[in-house]
Amino acid sequence: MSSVAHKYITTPIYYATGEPHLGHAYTTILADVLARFHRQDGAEVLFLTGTDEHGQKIQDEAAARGVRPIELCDVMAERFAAAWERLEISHDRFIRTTEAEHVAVVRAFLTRLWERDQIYEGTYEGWYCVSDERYWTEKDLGPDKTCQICGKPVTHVEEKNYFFKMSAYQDALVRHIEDNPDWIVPAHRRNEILGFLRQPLGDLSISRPKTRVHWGIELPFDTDHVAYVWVDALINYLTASGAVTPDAPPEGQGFDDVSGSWWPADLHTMGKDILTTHAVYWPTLLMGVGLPVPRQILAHGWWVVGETKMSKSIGNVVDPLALRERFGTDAVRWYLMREMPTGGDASYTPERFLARYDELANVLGNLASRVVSMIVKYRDGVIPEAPGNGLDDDITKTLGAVRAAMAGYRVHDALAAAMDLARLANGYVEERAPWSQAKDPGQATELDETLATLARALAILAALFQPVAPAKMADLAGQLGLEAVPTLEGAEALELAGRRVRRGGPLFPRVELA
RNA sequence: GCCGGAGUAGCUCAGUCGGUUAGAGCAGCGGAAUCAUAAUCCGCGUGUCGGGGGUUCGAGUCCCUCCUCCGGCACCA
Repeated sequence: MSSVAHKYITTPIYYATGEPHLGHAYTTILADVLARFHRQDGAEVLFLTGTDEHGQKIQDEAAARGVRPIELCDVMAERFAAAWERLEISHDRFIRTTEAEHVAVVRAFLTRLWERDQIYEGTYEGWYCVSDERYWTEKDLGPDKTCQICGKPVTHVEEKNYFFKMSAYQDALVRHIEDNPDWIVPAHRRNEILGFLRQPLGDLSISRPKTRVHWGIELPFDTDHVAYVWVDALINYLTASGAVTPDAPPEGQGFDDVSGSWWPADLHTMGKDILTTHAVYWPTLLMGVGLPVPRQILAHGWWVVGETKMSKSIGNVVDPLALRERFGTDAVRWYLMREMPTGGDASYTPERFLARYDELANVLGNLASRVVSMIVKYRDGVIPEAPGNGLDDDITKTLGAVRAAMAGYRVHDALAAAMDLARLANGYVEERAPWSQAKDPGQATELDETLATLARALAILAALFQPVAPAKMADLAGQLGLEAVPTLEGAEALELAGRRVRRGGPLFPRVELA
């Protein structure tokens, strides 16, 4: 018991121009479920999220709104924080890249790279749209070389940039990926990255001239340039880990010894669109300063809403997050986690949402309702003292299946396995027929066993569903006479006999649709 | 174009190293029960396992080919 497992889990930090949307929410809920699961399984967790606040787009957006960049960032960071509160996100730290601590770590990181001769001065070549003040890559442009936004011709420009010698780490990165088959999850994403790395890897531009972008972190070795936002942004994971102490003398800053910090991260979660950044830029940058790379990287897919059909019963809700108002946050979290195979894509339809909600209400919600009700009706609301009789093997198998699925980041499978236990418990109710046992005084012992077994199963279920449905499971725990949702280990060892249950409202009430 | 993935019951999907009659949930039909949110439980599937060819005693599971859909191919935060 002395060595408590530690888990450091991150979401990307979100760019502070747009409003929080389903894409942000999915990543964040996924990371939250993983973080909560590990806490449930006894680990000490650092769960990080935050906002990415530098760069040209924010500079431009602030200018367009007539405010200072930091004012825009303050507003947007608050919006993200508020959104995560509504979605029951349990992050331990919300980082902002404009924080003094982060700025200092980025500068220390860049200084370290510079002193290790990992950076050189070069020329960035690209296509620039004067009207939109932004760069395009070759593939973004049509054959006629026009801007994708305004359609005007772009011009080929060159500007002084600093480059990180990323190409030097190509072989080391490929070797790392080959030696660690589970480093990038899911496997098909890993293959894509390996395929990508079959091409020669170029060096990475890590700066922008202040003449164009002033809203960023100045390079320590050239104050006419700021750090390219990606380099700035990725380092947030290191900042929050506490590994680097910028104020210390160079040899004591933490780059040579991360012990005592949360680094390396156990898991970076992200959408598939920014996998390359996390699986190539970030690890090579870390190699450049001599730090260990993150332990695992999980890229998930997208929600497709294009096939959404009109639904009379539920309304033409295009965004699942809007369903929160009628069905509750936990139900939306459940749907998003249960419906999308982790790492794949899924399409949202109101019909599928309703089917998943019914599963939650009928299988789990109704189980809780009938068990609590029977304890009230047959035993005056006190959970009887009796040895477990049945479901023990099922509980053991379920815990194993859930842990295995979670370890492989198959959250949908883990939730399916947990729901299967609720199905088995419903079957157990029918098999034991406690209403019959209650009519026969000679079966009092059997009835005690039935009710005690079911109460125990509910406690386990509360522990298993807590990561995805934290508020509802807290409610369920309260109905079982518990002060809080037990951990997985705690639920198994829990003494329930003598506790007074309390009938509450339905956990997942039927929603009357207009 | 190059590389990779997928195509299994009406719907969503599972099917480990190839091995006896291909599975689950939902929907549908029939029945039971009444503790419960009319929720629950039991029973019911003649599926060309995308098409074709091949290897094998035996293939959804390996090889070839064709069809369809999808993903990746760097500075997009």
